[in-house]
Amino acid sequence: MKDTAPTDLGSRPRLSRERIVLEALRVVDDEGLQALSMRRLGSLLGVEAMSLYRYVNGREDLLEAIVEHLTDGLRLTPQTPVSAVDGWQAYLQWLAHEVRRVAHAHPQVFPLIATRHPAAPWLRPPLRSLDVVEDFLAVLTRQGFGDEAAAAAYRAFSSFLIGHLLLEASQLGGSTVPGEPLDEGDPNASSSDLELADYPTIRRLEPELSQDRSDEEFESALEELLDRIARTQRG
Amino acid sequence: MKDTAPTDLGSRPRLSRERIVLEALRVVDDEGLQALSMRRLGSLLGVEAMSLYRYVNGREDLLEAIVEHLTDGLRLTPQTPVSAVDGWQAYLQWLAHEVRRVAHAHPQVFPLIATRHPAAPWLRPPLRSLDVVEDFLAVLTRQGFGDEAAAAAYRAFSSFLIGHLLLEASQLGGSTVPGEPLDEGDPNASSSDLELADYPTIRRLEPELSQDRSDEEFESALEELLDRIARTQRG
DNA sequence: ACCTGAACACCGTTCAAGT
DNA sequence: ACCTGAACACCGTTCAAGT
Repeated sequence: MKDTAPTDLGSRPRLSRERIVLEALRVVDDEGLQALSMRRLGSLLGVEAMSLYRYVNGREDLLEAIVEHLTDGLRLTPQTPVSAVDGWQAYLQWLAHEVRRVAHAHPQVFPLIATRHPAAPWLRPPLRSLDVVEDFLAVLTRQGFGDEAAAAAYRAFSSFLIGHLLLEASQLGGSTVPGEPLDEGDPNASSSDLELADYPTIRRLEPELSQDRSDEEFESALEELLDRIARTQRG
Repeated sequence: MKDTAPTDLGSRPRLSRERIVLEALRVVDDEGLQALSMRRLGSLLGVEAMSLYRYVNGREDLLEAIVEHLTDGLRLTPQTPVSAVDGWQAYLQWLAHEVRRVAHAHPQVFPLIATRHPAAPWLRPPLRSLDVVEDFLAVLTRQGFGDEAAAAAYRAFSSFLIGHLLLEASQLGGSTVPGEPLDEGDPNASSSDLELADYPTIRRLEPELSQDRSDEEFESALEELLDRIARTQRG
C-alpha cells in the first residue's frame, strides 16, 4: 500500500470536474442561475469554494462547462437511433427534436446556450459545438448540398431553433424565485385582465393569446423550414 | 422664494428615474451588463448607491426599466412615418426593422429584451409591451385577420425576430470585456483553424461559414414570413 | 423630501499555508 | 496532490439618521 487514501470510499466521492458540473446543473435546474454561486456550490459538495478552482477556471468556465455538457448529447454516435440517419431530413428532424428535448429538460440553462458567445464567431447557438456542427455539415454535403447551401441551411436551422425554443424555455423556466408570489392578494382578479382597460384588442384576443400551440407550431414550422432548405439544396 | 433649492442649476441636474435609466443604458452599451452595479452607477451619477433606491426598485427593476425604455420606440404614434401604416404588410416591415435597429444599436441589451420574463405569460419577447402588442393586433384585425390568425401571426413574428436578431446582436455585442485578448499570442495562427484538424468539413466550409449574410437573410426570411402570414389571413 | 453612513449578508478570486 | 484560512475588493439592500 503506497498511499494513505481512505480505504472506506463511502462518504465523500472526492471532487472532480464532472461532479462539480453535475451539481451545478442541478442547482440551476432547481433554483435558477442566480442561485449558483461558487461558495454555495462548494458547500453543497462538502468543500470550501476555493477547492473548486482546481477543476474549473472560475464561474464563467463553469457555466461554459454546463453548456458543453448538455450539447454533448447532440452528437452522432453509434448509439444514435437509426431513424436519425435515414437522409438529411430525418437527421434534421432528429436533431431539432433533440435540441428541443434539452431546452425542455433544462429551461433555465437554455438562455445560456442561446446567448453566450460561442468559441468561434461562425459557430452559432444553439449548435455551438464543433462536433455537432461537423456532423451537420458533413451529413448535408454528403447528400448533395453545395458548400454555400449547407452553410445557409446551418444558419437558417440555428435561427429557427433559437426563435422557437427560447420562448418555450422562458415559458417553462418560470419564476426562478422559489417562493414568489403567484397572485398579489387581490382575490377576485382573474389573472391579469385588470389593467387591460386601455387595450381592447388584447382583451378581446386574450383567449387566443393564452393558448399554447407550441407543439403544433414547432412541428409545422420545422416542416416548412425543411421544405425551404430542400428547395435550396442545389444552390 | 419658498425653498432653498440651489438657484444655480448647473453642476448636478438632480436625480430622477429617467436620468438613472439613461446612465445605466450607457454603461451597459459601453461596458456590458456585468459592469452595471448599483454602487458604480451611483458614483457615476455623483451620488451614493443607496440614493438610487428612491427611484428604482432594486437592480431587477432597473433592468426592466432599461428594456421598457427601448421598447417604447416601437409604438405607433403620430410621429410614425406614413410608409409604416399603408397596410399590415408595410406595418410589419416597419416594425421588424425598428426592432432590428434597436437590437443593432444596443446589442448588449437585446439578450435582456429576449430572455427576461414578460409581465404576462402571453406577452412574448421581443414585443413585450402592452402598447406595442395592442398596435400589432389592432392593425391586423382591422385589416381582415381573424382573431386566431392575428394571434398566430403575433407568435410567428416574435419567434422570427428572436431567432434572427439574437444571433446578430450576439455577434455585434462582442467580448463585453474591454481589454480582452484578441489573439492568444501565437502569431502565425490564422484565426482559429489550428484545432480544426479533426473537423474536415468545417475546415473546408470555413469561408462560407464566416460570411456575413445577415442583411440578405433577414430581408428574405421576413418576406417569406409575410407571405406565410398572408396565406393564413383568412384562417 | 432627498440623500447618506453604517451595517448586514453575501459575492468571486488570490495566495501562502497546511496535510 | 489536494484542500483550506485568511484576506482583498467588491456586491445588493436595509434602515435609522442627517439636512
